[in-house]
This record gives sequence, structure tokens and C-alpha cells, in this order.
Amino acid sequence: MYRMLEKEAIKSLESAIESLGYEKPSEIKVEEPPNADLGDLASTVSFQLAKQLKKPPMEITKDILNVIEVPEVFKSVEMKGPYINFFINYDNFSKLVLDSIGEDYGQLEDKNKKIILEHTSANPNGPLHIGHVRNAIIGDSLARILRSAGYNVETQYYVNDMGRQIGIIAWGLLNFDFKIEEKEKVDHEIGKIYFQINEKLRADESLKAEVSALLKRYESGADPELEKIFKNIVEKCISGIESTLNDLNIYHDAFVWESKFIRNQAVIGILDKLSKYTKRNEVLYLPLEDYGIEKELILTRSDGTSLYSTRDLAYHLEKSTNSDKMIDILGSDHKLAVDQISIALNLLGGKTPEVVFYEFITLPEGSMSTRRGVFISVDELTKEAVERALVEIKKRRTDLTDEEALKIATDIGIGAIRYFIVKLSPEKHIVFKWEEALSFERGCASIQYAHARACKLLEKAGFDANINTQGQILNHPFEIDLVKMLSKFTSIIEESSKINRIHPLAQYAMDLAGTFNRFYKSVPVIGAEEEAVRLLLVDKSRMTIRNCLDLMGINAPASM
RNA sequence: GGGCCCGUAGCCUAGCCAGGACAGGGCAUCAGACUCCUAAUCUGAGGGUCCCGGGUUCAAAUCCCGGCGGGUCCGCCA
Repeated sequence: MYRMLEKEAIKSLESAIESLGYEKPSEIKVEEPPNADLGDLASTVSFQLAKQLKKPPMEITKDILNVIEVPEVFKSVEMKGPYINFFINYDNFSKLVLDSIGEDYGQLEDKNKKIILEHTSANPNGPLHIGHVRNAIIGDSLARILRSAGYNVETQYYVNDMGRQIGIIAWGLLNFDFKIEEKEKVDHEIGKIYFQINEKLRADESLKAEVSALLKRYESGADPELEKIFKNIVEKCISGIESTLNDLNIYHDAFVWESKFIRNQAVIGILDKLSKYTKRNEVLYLPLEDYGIEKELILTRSDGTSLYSTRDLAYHLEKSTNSDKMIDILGSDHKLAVDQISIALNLLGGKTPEVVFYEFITLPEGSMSTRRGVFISVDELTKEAVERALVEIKKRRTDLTDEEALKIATDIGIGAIRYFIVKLSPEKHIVFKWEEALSFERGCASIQYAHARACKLLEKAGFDANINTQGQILNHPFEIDLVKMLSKFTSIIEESSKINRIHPLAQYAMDLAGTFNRFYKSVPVIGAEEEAVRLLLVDKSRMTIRNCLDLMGINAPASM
């Protein structure tokens, strides 16, 4: 609804400028004035025209105001200095906004486009740690936003089952008496084994050749026993990872194993197609100087085996064929690799992936490493988050059963984690601190709290959606603020989906909750003369907050 | 050494791509608000060389150039 306002304002400005015979600027923008006294939308078009017309902006503003036709949704258009400011007619607008909000508010029209979004794709050599979780949360939230914006989104986890890491684990299981015993969560067990085998490899460098030989044997596909061993490790580890992700409300539509692209000959086919561009010394490589990249893309090792990039190329080509658009979520350390792959992909006739890069999460003492066994696992983080939330809820509610309290604490704990990640621009480096990651005041919990308040209020009032609001209007300033805030939801979704960024949603959710809480605190609902229309406003707020949280993968408990 | 990213109150951060009205939030600090729909809330206050220096512009946190500080990449790793 907010977008409609902007469009109406711009349209009226355009026709005013046209009727004055001025040359129209290439783009007319409207912005929000710094405070409500200055209206709801403002244009600086007079500044833009000043140069061309050699007239002071103030005079241009006067000219425009003389001829402008005020669109119906606005009460007036006024001159505020050289700015042209629009004032909304809230009697009409409020009704329009309330009418436009339903249970599925935020679900935009089908765009009829298929997007394959790859995220997480962590190596199956141990549990997810808090570095990986940034990828997963960004990916899952973006997928939700894109779906809401009307895209058909398939999320994929690319499973690296052929990498050196898995080779190391397999080699260790074959040569020492390590066993996957599943006494604890299996991905954690594999992570420990991986760490221990690395210790042995560090002690004796010559053992690395044995790992390479094993990888070569696996890639050849000639050893079904070995295949079983690799598959077993990877499947088990992925099952642990998947359960971690599920705890965070993250579900992938597909898991795509990279070995598939060796077994189905896709990699061979690609090497063949690229052969007119590739060169060979000890290795097969694609020179990229002509494309402004100094570093060549290596496609096969000197022993003839493929590399991650080679397989990834095949994977991207498949995604390219099966979608209108592909999006990858990747750590910014992959920037060079993506540039390289993209060029190769274009040579092969594939599309260029859109990539969301994020910076690392590090610990105060330095970076994490599965190999060195230095990391905080996502499972630890989740457990801690829920425990802390449970302490908070027990402080406030004595009427709940343990089961009810745990359920709410889970929603709050997970919400805190996801919100902590979602609210930040991905290009910001994060130094992980428990207190920052798991804050419950003015954090995600306060958004969930606003929702719970709305639910409780409606319940108490015995609200019925078919309520008659005849003759009641919203005119309290906090009601107006809330209406306006609600109306912005769809434009935030549209905007976020356009730029593949999720943090505007987080900001919006916080602003919306704040606006609702202010209204709740100062405007009585039950027993008021305007009770019906206010209840309706509360109900629409409830839907909007819930749907907004859902786009971030956060549950909205009805009671807290 | 070269490429990319980041630098905004004690701390975290939005705004930067598409330059516009006194740079928005949050945490922390201080002062207030529960006989009234849940105080995980709300109201108010203090706190800023928008890293530094040039430039472009009527107008720069935002664009350009040059520095400084931090991160990251430059593997026959993924």
C-alpha cells in the first residue's frame, strides 16, 4: 500500500512538471521527511530542476504547487522550504490499509520465475559451527523472502563428498582403529575423528600421499567397498547437520552430492567443451588473464583427479539449466573462486550466479577451525540460547508447565540466534560474543512479545474478524503511525528481494514492534469508544508481525 | 606486494549502490512510568572529528582521488 502512495505522489509531480513545460528529470524520487510535521512524503525535485531552469528552487516549488493536482489518498501538498511535501488523508488510507491485510499479508503476486538458492553446503567433516550458521540463516531467510516476493524457490545443499577432508576421514577409519560409534551426535563424533586424524597427518607429512591415492581410487569409481565407506561417513555427518539445521527452522529442498557430477560424466563433458580454452602443464587449467584475472582456474590435479572447482562448475551448469536464476550464499573468501567459475560458466553457455557474500564470524581469540578442533558448534549455541530463554521465562511465568515453558523458550532462543544474524549486513565482520548474540531485551524477544501481547488482547476481547467498525475511525497519532508502518511491509519485501538482502526486514520488524508497543502502552483498546476498529488494528498488527518474523524463520508464540 | 570488504557516540549497528531538511536504532549510563488490555514494555536525558586529508557539487556519511587501521583472497584446499 505504501508503494501506491509513492507512485501517486510521483505521478502527480510528473504531470505538474509536464504541464509547466519543464523538462522532466530522468527519475523523480520521494523520500520520507525527518518528522511528521513535515508530512508523509517529500520530493526534492525543485533542486534537480534548478540548474536547468536557472531559477531558485523555492520558485520552482511554488510553480509546481500552483498546478499540481492532489491525488485522492493525500489530504494536501505543501511547500516546506524548497521541498514539496505530501500529507496523507488518513481517514481513507487507514481503511485501505486495514482492508489490504489478511492472514497471508506479505505474499506477493506470483512472479513465475524459478530460483535455485544454494546455501550452507558446509563440508561433512564435522558439526556446523557458528561460522556456518551465518550462511544457513542468511540463505534460509532469503529463500523465505524470495518466496514471499512471488518466486518459486528451491533450496539446495551441495554436499562435498569428494574433497580431501572426507578422504582424510576415510583414510583414518581404514588405517587406525577409529570407529563411528554414535554414542553422541554423529556429526560431532566425526568432527573429533577428523581432528585426531589431522593430528597424525601433521606428525608425518608423508602420509598425505596415501590420502591422495585414496581420493583417486574413490573418484575412479572402481572400488564399491570404498564407495560405501565414503557414503557412510557423509550420510551420517549430513544427518547430524540436517538435524542442527532443523532445530533452527531450516529445511533444504534438496541435497546434491558432488560425486554425482563425476559419476554421470558431467565433469568429463565440461572438460571436453572447455578444451579449446584450456592449457596443460602438470595440471589442466583455464587461463583467465584475458578476463582480467591473474590467477588461472585449475581443473585437474597432476594425478588426473578433479578439483572442487571442476565439480562445482558442473553443479552450477546444472543449476543454470534448471532455473531462471541461481543464488549462492558464500563466505567472502570465495570471491576469487566465484569470478573464475563465472567466466568458465559463461564459456559453457551458463548463467552467472548471483552471490551473496558474507564476512566471517570469529571468536574473540581468533578464527575457528574444524581441523584444529577450535570452534563453537551450532548445537552448543542453540542449547545455550534455549537455556537462557528458559531462565527468563521462569522468572516471569509461574503458571506454565515445564513443557509449555520449554516450547516458548525454544522459540525465543532460536529467534535470538536468527535475529542476531539477520539484523546485520552480511559484509560486516562479526566477533562472536555470547551476550551480544543472545540478548533478550529490545532484541528479537521484544518483537515476539509484541505479537504475544496482540494475541492476548484479542483473546481477552473475544475478537471476531467480522466485527462491525461502522462509524469508528483511527485518529490517534500512534494509530496513524502503526497504520503507516503496517503499510510498508510489502515494499520492504519487494525491496529486499530485489537486492538479495535480508537485514532491512530485521530493522522493519523491530520498528513495527516498537510502534505497536507504543500504541499498546498509550492507547486503550478494550472498553474504548473505538474498540472495534482498534481491535481490528491489533489483529492486522498481529498478522503482520507474525508474517514478518516468519520471513526470518522465527516463530511467534501466542503467549510469553 | 596486488585484488576485494569493513571503519558511524564507551560497545553493536542502519543509512552509502540511485548525494538533499538537525546522521536513525539498540546495548550500557542517568531520571521517570505497573490500584489500568502481560514492565521481555513505555517516556525522557546525556553521549558524534560519520577513520584522516584533498576534490566534485547549490548540497557529501553517501560520489572521485590519496592515505591510515582491521579482515580476507592470491593452494594440484574447499
